[in-house]
Amino acid sequence: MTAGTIADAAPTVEPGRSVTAKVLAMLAAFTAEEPELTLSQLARRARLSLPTAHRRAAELVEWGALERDARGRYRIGLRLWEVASLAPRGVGLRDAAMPFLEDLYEVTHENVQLAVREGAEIVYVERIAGLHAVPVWTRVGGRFAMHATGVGLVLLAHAPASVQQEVLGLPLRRFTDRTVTDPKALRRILADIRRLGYAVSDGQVTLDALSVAAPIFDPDGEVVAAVSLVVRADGAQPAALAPLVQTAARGITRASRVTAAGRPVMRSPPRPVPAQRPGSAR
Amino acid sequence: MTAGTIADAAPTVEPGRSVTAKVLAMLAAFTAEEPELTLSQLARRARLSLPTAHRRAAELVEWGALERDARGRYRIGLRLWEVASLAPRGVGLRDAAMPFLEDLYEVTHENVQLAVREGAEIVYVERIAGLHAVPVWTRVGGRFAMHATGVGLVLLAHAPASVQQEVLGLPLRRFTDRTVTDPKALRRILADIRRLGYAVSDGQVTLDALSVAAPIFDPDGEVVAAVSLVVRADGAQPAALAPLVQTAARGITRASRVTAAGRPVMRSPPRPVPAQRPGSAR
DNA sequence: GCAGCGTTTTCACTGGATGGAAGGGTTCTC
DNA sequence: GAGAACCCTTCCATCCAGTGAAAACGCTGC
Repeated sequence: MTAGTIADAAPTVEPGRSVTAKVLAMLAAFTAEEPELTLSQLARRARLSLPTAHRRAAELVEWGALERDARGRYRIGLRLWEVASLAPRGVGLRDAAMPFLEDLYEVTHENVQLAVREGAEIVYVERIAGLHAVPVWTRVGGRFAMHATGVGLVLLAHAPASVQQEVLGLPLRRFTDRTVTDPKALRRILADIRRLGYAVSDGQVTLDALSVAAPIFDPDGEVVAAVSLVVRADGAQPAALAPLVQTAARGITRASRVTAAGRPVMRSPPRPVPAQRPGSAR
Repeated sequence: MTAGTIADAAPTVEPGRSVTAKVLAMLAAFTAEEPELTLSQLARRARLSLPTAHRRAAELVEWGALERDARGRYRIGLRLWEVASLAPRGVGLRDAAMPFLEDLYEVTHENVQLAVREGAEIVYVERIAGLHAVPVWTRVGGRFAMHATGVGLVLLAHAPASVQQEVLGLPLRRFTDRTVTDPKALRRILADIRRLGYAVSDGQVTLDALSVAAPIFDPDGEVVAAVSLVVRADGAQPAALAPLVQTAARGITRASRVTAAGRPVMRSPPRPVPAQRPGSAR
């Protein structure tokens, strides 16, 4: 198959990729920076030929996984968002946590964040950002490194050994001159976090921000998520904030225990329509 | 599995369905009531043979669109949730609206809801439910009929004529004896909503709840979403609440105008890792 | 009018996707 | 603790859905 040299001039398409993989690659082509793409962009990013991208995109649009705007550009569709809302680690967790996050926000008017671990990074599941609170770089659905933030440190401290090795093995990115990048020092910090039950990240992402985070457990006692409060660094008293955050974390642990065990999260709403999708009609 | 009757006998598989459609059918198999499924359930609901479901599911798990829990059951994965977070009508809208929803909640401590139209139904994009507020049946990512709720009425009032005809053409479900089910009457109500700039649904879904909703516009002046405040029906003064909701709606309109036009929603976060997914490695 | 894009359709070919069957595992029931 | 009832996984020959090149089409700006 390989004509001529290695990886010769854009061999159009690598064969052997399944249709499923191609479709998923198309979805992965969208980013927060460019949430709308033309067909050509989509094809290039997913490494597909134009006709193929065109056909798959048409199917995705028909189902609702993608939408087209007035200019014909593609974007992620609401239907996909609906389905994704069923992700237990996403919205499920979020719903259980929300009242507690609200409380935390209302009491402090600072940034409140909820995150889970995905591989060797964290993903923000929810955040409440006060307009007057210290600015943070997070976005719901966004990823971040584990070694610098409060939630990241909590999740790293309770991650499987293999994940810890992976993170500590690679060079740790320095965001500010307070970022801990020495694996030895970081291991000590992680031990402290396990011992104390909360983490503090002081100026490790931006110098003006300090975050205090605490772990959320699942019914088996595994750490599945973390909450944090991000405040202005000067004058902040981590030890005073910790109980607040820990209490919220305990509350969320308790709440998600219920939702996870007892099936019905709420009375099932009256189905307005037999939920028959146009596509599934006979 | 009712053996014997019609429909059973599982005619194995209807051919001609594309791989993409099958994969999407698998995603659509998950519901809020059953967010975790065994492979067999998945195969049945998506009308696929077991081996096929098994193979597709394996690919979806590898990519992160699905996850498997300890018992081997499948559920929607966080990676899909991440991608879906890029849906402009989902999280994009939500992020722009959140501060205003927060304000609305903090002032009233009642239920705050944000919804968009999808076909002939509404989809809730965000909701803030006070623990002490009147109970409501909504769920983020959940659907509902348009003709009874505040947000539904606003979105229906500003929907294309074809959608209005579709909704008004079918029998309108009665949730309570205050639900308006007469097309004529509903048309008059929709006209009032367009004239006044807000909608009131008084006891039309549950007798104890009243909601006041207002429209959110896109830069072209189209109504793309609606906000509502749901309060206890007895003693509520819709006319007094309307300005509050309308102000929030105006604020969201203004905020989403900015995010839609000016590309950068926020300073792009420092990319912790080149965002290289395991699957895309060389 | 022309050039430069991006989109859509057509067509013959081919290899990934397919389901039946069979093997192996786990969790209930009696 | 034997049996039943599911559920999951792998194998293999068949075949049709998916494929890219090429060309037609549509739009926008100059």
